[in-house]
Amino acid sequence: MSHQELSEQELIRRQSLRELEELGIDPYPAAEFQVNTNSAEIIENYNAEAKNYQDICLAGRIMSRRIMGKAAFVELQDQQGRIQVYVNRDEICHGEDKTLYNTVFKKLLDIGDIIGVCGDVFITQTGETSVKAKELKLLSKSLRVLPIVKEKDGQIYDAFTDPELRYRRRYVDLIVNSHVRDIFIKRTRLVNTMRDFLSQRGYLEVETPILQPVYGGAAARPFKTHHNTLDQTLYLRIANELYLKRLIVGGYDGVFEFSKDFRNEGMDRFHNPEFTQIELYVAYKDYFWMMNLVEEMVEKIAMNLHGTTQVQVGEHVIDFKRPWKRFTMYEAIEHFTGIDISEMDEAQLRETAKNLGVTPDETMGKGKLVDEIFGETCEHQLIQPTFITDYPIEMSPLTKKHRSKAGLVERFEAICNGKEICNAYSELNDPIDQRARFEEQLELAKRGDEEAMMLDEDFLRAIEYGMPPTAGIGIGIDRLSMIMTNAPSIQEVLFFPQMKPEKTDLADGDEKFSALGIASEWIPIIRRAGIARLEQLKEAKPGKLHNDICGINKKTNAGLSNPTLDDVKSWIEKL
RNA sequence: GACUCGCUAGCUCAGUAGGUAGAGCACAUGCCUUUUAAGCAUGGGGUCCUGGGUUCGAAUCCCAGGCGGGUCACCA
Repeated sequence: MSHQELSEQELIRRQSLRELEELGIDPYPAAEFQVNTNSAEIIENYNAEAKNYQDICLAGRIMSRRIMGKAAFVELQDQQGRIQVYVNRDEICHGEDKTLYNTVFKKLLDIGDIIGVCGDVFITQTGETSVKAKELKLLSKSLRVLPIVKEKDGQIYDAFTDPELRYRRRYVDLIVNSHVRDIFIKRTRLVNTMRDFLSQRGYLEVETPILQPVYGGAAARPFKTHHNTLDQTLYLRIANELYLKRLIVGGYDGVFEFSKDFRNEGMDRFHNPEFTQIELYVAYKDYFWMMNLVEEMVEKIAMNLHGTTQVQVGEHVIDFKRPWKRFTMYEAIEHFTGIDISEMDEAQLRETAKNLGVTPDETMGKGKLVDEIFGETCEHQLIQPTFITDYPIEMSPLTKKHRSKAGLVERFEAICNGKEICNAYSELNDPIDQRARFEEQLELAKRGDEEAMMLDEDFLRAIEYGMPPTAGIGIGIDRLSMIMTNAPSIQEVLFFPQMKPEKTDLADGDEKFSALGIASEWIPIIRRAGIARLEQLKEAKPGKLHNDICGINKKTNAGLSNPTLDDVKSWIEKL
């Protein structure tokens, strides 16, 4: 990057960097800086009478500075929080030489720099627990200016809120917005709670392929890639269901995987092209058993994250306390519309759908119609966690037929805050039925359904060897994280949500301009005229460019002697 | 993909019938004290997203584009 593109403040920081080096201070020292406490620990445990926390060391980033002559206050931020550091000239400079305070600390350090501090904890006159610095060491010089977010009495000033900047520069978001750091800590705690919960029950955490020759386990469009050596098309997995079931065939009684899945579909505040699910399969169980498990597990997550089963989500308080409400899909529809559709034929369903505001198209079969009616009339009204059970068979090609109700399968979803948070079923283990269901999917694909499932011959072979009756579930980690952290969008619970690439506008180096016979002192001026790359120069009108750069020379008092118009033309002609 | 809103200093944001571009914080210089979104004084800092058009003149009006946000459609 050319220095011409740096802001004034960035130039000043680079200058400070040079001055530090001239003073013999390494702005990026290699040696370990030994820390023996942190901000939160001090604030929680310091006791003025006990005089504890003397001669402590901690490290962190400077978040604000208040300099008053020979004394100064610095807010230091470490992973745990912030603590004030009192820096007094004569406390950190023991001899006559006050350079460390007057020059290094006051002039050459900035907000954003990472420092290590050793000293004693005390309480200031205004009652704030602080560290009196006896030693101060620069650990990393920051060359970019952080957004300055200030806070007083819970009121936040100049908050760093622009979503584009926050997502593209998540590191800045994390530095400046402690509540954002907290969201991701909660997310990890959520995952760890699940992992512990399932591991303690003896289920095995496993890993299965992300690159799959045949994708399956869900209705979705995949990402496609290619393996050179095999000269073979591979897909990024859209689900890991079929591999985990193979492991159940292989004899494990319970397997689960936290899996990054990829779906080549739209993006919005509930969808990212890559997302995380946990899938769990347990042999000899059915979907009723699985409902009890998920209830218990999610209740425990709420307790671990919030200390209560009640969680504020938007304007609602959601209570995850067991037991959750249970409805069959037909019951839910009847509950919210007063209409019993359980005995209707396709024509009646179509008519009912129209009356309820669904616009059915001709391709929709009975199952799809029921699903649409449910989505339109029920789903968004289900705020408290609710199980919806017994789905139409058409929508569920991997699910066992209902033990007693024709046309339905043994499947449930848990709906919470109007959105599905998990999807589970008694797994289909009848290989003959499974083959027939795949063949129905192939028919759908022929009719143009891009989300229809592929026929996975090896998976069929596996269950032909015999798979025990099995209960399976998938839980969207991102969606559940949104609920558990009261996040309004999936981007808020992903460190690096997918975004269009940032415009880079890569500038060409000085040497490329020099090669055209342009004197080095004119290169920055040409850049300033908006020409960063040779291709831009190529398209520039010589008259205008000549005019522009002479103007800039004059305006900035650069004092250069102007090139002639012919000079400018000759640069452009060489391209 | 459709509709809609936004893009101005490092950050948060004002602004103008179209006429030299503003504030606060941050930055620089100075004063000063165990201070509290510190204070006072002075100063520097901007291709007002990009490109085209209208105009004597565009950051402002018009058109196109880029990138984001929101809503809707598909989907977890």
